[in-house]
Amino acid sequence: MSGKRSLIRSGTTVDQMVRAIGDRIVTGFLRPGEKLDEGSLAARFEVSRTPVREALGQLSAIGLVERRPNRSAIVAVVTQEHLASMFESMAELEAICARFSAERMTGGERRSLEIEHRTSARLVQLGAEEDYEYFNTEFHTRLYRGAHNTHIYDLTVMTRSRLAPFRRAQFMLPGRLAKSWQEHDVIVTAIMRADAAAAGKAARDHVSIVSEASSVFAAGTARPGADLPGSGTFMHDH
Amino acid sequence: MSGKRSLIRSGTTVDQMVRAIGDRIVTGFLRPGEKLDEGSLAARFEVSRTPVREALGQLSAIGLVERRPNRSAIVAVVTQEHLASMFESMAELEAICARFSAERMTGGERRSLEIEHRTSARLVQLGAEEDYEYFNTEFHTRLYRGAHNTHIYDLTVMTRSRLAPFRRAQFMLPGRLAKSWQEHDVIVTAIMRADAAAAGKAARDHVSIVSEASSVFAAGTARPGADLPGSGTFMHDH
DNA sequence: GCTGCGGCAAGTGCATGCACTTTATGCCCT
DNA sequence: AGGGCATAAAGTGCATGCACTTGCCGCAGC
Repeated sequence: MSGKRSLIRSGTTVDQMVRAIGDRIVTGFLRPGEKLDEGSLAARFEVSRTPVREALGQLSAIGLVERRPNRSAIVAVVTQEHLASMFESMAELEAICARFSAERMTGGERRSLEIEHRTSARLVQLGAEEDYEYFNTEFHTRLYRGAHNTHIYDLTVMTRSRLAPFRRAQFMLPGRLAKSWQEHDVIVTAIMRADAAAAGKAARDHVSIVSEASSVFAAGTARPGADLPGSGTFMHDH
Repeated sequence: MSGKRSLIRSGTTVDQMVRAIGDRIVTGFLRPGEKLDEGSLAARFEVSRTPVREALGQLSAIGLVERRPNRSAIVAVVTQEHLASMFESMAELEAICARFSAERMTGGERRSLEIEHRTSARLVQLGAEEDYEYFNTEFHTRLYRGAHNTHIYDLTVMTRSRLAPFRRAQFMLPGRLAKSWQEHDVIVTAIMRADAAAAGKAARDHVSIVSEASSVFAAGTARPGADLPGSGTFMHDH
């Protein structure tokens, strides 16, 4: 193939492949069960099969794709049961983060959490789903960071990314936006009071509700949303 | 060291490499910071560099090794802070498992948990550290399974394997064996009563104590235990 | 028409080769 | 003797090649 190195920023080719494919999975552009042919992907991204192979291996190590010997890799297909277990785990993880955040956030962290939260109130009034989604992600990330525990952070972000495809449409449901904000409000209030137990419970309830909202459209074998632009920042950095 | 090909069962060459190298890391045979030279490993296991490379990539994806472009991979070095965060996470994860177990274990699961637990009392009297260690692992695994949540199970097992090198010597401390058993006893009792809150608290406390016991010998930059035979079953199956 | 089977195309698994980057070595100069 | 600087050695990153496995398609047999 031609000698020139393609494209823009950052890292080794393998890393780029991991991000590229991982993003397409978590954004739902690649759908569960879809075959990931090494040759096609290699051609698609204009690299050889080797980095694609390594990327698929890494994605399989973190559970985003499934691989069986001598068979094409496929996007991980999550059963209804496994999906439920991930949502439940997410609720517990968020509860932990909220509890720790209530206990450990610095003054600055508390302040900016509250400010961001209040700012996002506007978006609810405007019904700006797209923008609210962004603030929502930001909000939760603040909770994860506020726990001041890097390992919990990693577990939580990882679990969130695996759930991402199944949450995409959650704000479509009418009134969900305002409800989400109010649930956030309970969490924020508890954190400002440094009431760990209340914060934990509020966070757990919040996720549980999201979970129910999502599972509505995740039928039989879970199938996530549509084809959004692949902008997701699928892996953490911290 | 030296020695032939691991040769034991199953899977592609890459899988074997992942297990071989992963085991050596979690058992502390390979020590944090140690260089993992692709060529040497390939020679050591009598394969080409390609599967070794893929294995290192996967191990880096799950955090057991660190990799920087154009530099040798090294066994992940955990800072004291990160180690603490993992122990804390472990405590929380075990608490969740214990809570869920108290609520969800089947009659059979409860029975065998209790029986195993009682059986292990003998080992305490005998001071059989090796054997108790085995039962201890078994005991905790039962808790993880009893939660009936595959994702939590995965997170917990994964976290445990990352902590494994740092727990190895915990039962060396005098009296630790009996104390461990009694802590287990509190957990079991709570589970038998289906008292979720009590079970969670007991499990959390149990891990916290182990954590303190371990951090004793994990000085400055954390350095794990010695060179035990590589018998660890580092990755789950479920 | 359906099932079983042989052969071919497609695709994976691993080894090897080579360019490029980093690290180690030696030499000169001060 | 000690600090650069060129050069060699070692090691990574990716592409390519080839053996082997799996899946597909058509055809014979029932």
